[in-house]
Amino acid sequence: MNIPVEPSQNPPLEHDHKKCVSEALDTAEQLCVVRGVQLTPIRHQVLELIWASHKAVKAYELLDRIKPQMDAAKPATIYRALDFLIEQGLIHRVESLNAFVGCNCSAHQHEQLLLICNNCQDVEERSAPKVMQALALEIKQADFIVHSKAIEIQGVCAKCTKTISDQS
Amino acid sequence: MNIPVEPSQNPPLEHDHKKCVSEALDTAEQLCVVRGVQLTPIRHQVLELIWASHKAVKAYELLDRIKPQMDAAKPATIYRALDFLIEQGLIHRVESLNAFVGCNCSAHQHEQLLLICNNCQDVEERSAPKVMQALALEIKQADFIVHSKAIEIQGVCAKCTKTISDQS
DNA sequence: ATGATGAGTGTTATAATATAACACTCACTT
DNA sequence: AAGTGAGTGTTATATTATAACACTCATCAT
Repeated sequence: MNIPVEPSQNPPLEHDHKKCVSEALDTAEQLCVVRGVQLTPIRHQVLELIWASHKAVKAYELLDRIKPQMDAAKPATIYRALDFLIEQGLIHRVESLNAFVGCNCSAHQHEQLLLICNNCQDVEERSAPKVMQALALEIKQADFIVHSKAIEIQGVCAKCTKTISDQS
Repeated sequence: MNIPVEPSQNPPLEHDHKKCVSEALDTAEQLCVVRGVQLTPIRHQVLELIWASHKAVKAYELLDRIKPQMDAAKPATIYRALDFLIEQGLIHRVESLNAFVGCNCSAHQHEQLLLICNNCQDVEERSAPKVMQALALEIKQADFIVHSKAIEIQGVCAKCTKTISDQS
């Protein structure tokens, strides 16, 4: 009666990704109901495709992936869905990659730090309260009014470092 | 014998922008000599164009602006110069705008926080040591190896806030 | 019921951003 | 004098994103 072991390619090592996805989609659905906005089939599908992994996905990759199910899909189809999902805080736009990744923090404060692995492409969200605190102070000192924040760190994640060093 | 008053459009309110530019270019020249790399005429010109303001400039804007002096300029001309300038830490790429801005911190630590004004488009660099410290700690806790950082805050700068409220 | 409205989508076209690939020059080396 | 590497010229093309306009359909006021 066990869920079969996943091929377990890249997504985080020991995590139940199905749960990950279903939780994200459930939360998204609930949030949209509460907010009185529509998570239409297209938007839902795009969100699901983004959550297929923890990697940042490009808009045109999404387009390719959605085409089998939606032959009519065009760039605007994707970009509109992405705009909606970003507005609702359901995904992050990864500015330094021109790509998109699922967001776990939609319900809470949406602004997080992104750790982007250049090896496996996984993006980890971290709320990093200390950083945000220091940042808020710095911004206040500059008399600056914030609209949005992008804090993106590129490098190599812990898993990849381990994997690489294990190979030697 | 005074320097004539500048039209003073947008660039920061009370600052001597000529000095700003000449210092930046001097520093760049010196750094390139020290490092044994070539700040060729094209690269110098692009750097100068970027320093024409404190706004983030798009690659194709640079292309348009360099054409009067360099009819042969093509996208590659600009992108190559930009690549060089970024490698040398002489400019920042502003990820959230796909644009470029002069960097004052080339000689020191290059990683800074960028405050991007959506009203006047000026970009302010801040070293924000407290933020960087907290960030370093957070990254260490995540066992992440950093290659590069982008910390970009969009909003309205102090000057614009003041100007706008003065109008009321 | 009727038609006005607005959100969402379909569709075509095009704008804006960025890179690949190959040829050429020129200074410097061997 | 040939070999090398950095920088540039040039053409073509890939990638990312938006504009503009038409259509559908549910909702709502008349």
